[in-house]
Amino acid sequence: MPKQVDHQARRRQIADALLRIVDREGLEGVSLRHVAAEAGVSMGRIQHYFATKDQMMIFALIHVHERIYQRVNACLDPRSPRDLVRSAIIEMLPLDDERRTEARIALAFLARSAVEPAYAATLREGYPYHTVFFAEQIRRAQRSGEAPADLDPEREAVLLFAITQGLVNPTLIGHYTEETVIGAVDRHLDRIFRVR
Amino acid sequence: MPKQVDHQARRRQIADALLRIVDREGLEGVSLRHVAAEAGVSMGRIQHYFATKDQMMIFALIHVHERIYQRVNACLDPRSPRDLVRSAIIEMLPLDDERRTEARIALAFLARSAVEPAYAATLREGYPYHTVFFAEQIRRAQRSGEAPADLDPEREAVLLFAITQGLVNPTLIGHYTEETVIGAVDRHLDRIFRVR
DNA sequence: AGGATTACAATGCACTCGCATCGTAAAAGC
DNA sequence: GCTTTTACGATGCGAGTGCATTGTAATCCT
Repeated sequence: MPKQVDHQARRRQIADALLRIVDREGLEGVSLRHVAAEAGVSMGRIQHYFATKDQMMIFALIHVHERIYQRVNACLDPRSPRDLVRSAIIEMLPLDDERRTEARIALAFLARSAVEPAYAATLREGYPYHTVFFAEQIRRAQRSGEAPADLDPEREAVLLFAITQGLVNPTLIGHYTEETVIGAVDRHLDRIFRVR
Repeated sequence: MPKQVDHQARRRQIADALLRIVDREGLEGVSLRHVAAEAGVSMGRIQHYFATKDQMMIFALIHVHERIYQRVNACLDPRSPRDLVRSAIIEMLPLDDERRTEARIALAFLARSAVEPAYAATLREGYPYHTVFFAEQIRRAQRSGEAPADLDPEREAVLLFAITQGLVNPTLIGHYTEETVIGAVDRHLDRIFRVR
C-alpha cells in the first residue's frame, strides 16, 4: 500500500474545504465534486475518507464546533467572573470576519438540524456546555460577593445564553451595529454583576 | 381566455404548499416538481405564476412572515404593557406544533439569507417592527409608572428581542422545557416591569 | 362570431447530484 | 520477492434539477 497517512488530518483538511463552501454558499452549495475542487483533490479521495455525504457533513459540524470552542477558550478574560462571561459572549458575536464566518456556518447547520435528527443530536450535545459555564461563573461571583445571592444561577445562565444567541443573527444580517450589541450585553451584565 | 382567476390567491396556495415542504425537509427539499405535487397541481401552473424558483421562494418568505405577524397580533393580551410584551414573546416561542412549524420555516429562510442578499434584504425589512413594538410598550409603562423611568427603552427592546430569538432555537431543537423558557422570560420581565 | 389573450399541461434539454464500480500504483507484511 | 492491503483516480449510471418550449382549451373583448 502507499504511505500510511494521518486519517484524521486528511478528514479535517476535507472538512475545512467543506466549511469554506458553507460559509460562501450555505449547506446547499456542498456537493462531493464541489468539496473536492475546493480542497484541490479528487472526488475519489473524498469518497475514500467518507462513506457518505452525510457522514462528511456531520464530521465537519463537529469539527467547526471544536474550532469555535478553542477560539473562545483562548480569548477568555480571567480577571473576574464578569470579565470571563463578557469575553465569552463577545467572542461568540459575529463582529469580525472570522466570527461572521463561524456564525454563518453554525446557522447553516442549525437550520439543517431542524429537519434532520442526526444533526440535531450533534447540536444538543454541545448546548449544555454554555449554560453550565455561565451558571458556574455566576455562582463564583455570588461566593465572592460580586453578584446578588438571591439570583438563580441556572435561570440567569439560560437568559445569558439566549441573549448571546439572539444577538448573533440580527447582527449577522446587518441589523445591529457593534456598539448596539455590546451596549446591550453590558447593560444586562450590570444587572447580574455588581462591580465592573 | 379561461376563467379570470385571483392571482394572489393562487400564489398563496402555492406558497402554502412550499412552506409545508420547508417545514418537513427544509429549503433544500423545495423543487418545482415537489411543490407542484404538494399543492396537487401541475408544474406548468407553478411556472405560470412564478417566473423563477427564487421569486417563488421570496414570495413564500414574505407570505409566512405575514402569517406569523397576524397570528401574534391576534394573541396580544392588552391588559398592561407587561402583558402585551409577555404575550408577544410567548407567542413567538415554538411551544406548540403551529409555532414549531413557523419557527422551523423562519430558521430555514434565515440560514439562506446569510448567503443570499435578496433574502437578507427581505428579512431586514421585518426586523425593526419588533424592537419598535417593545420600545413603545416600555415607554408606555414608564409613563404609567409600571417601569423605572431611567430605563433606555431602545436598549431594553434590543435585549427583549434577543432573548426571544435566542430562546427559539434551543427550544426548537428540544433543549429547553416550556417551564424553563417561560420562567426565564418572566424573570427578565420582572426586571423591566414593576408590577404583575 | 371570431381573433386575441389567458391559463395552464406536457414534454424535452442540458446539467448536476450521490454513489457504485473499476483500475492501479505503491508500500506494508511475511 | 511476492502477496496483500491501502489509497486513491477515473468513469459511469440513474435520478433529479430549473427552465424553455410547445400545444391547447377556454373565455374575454370587440
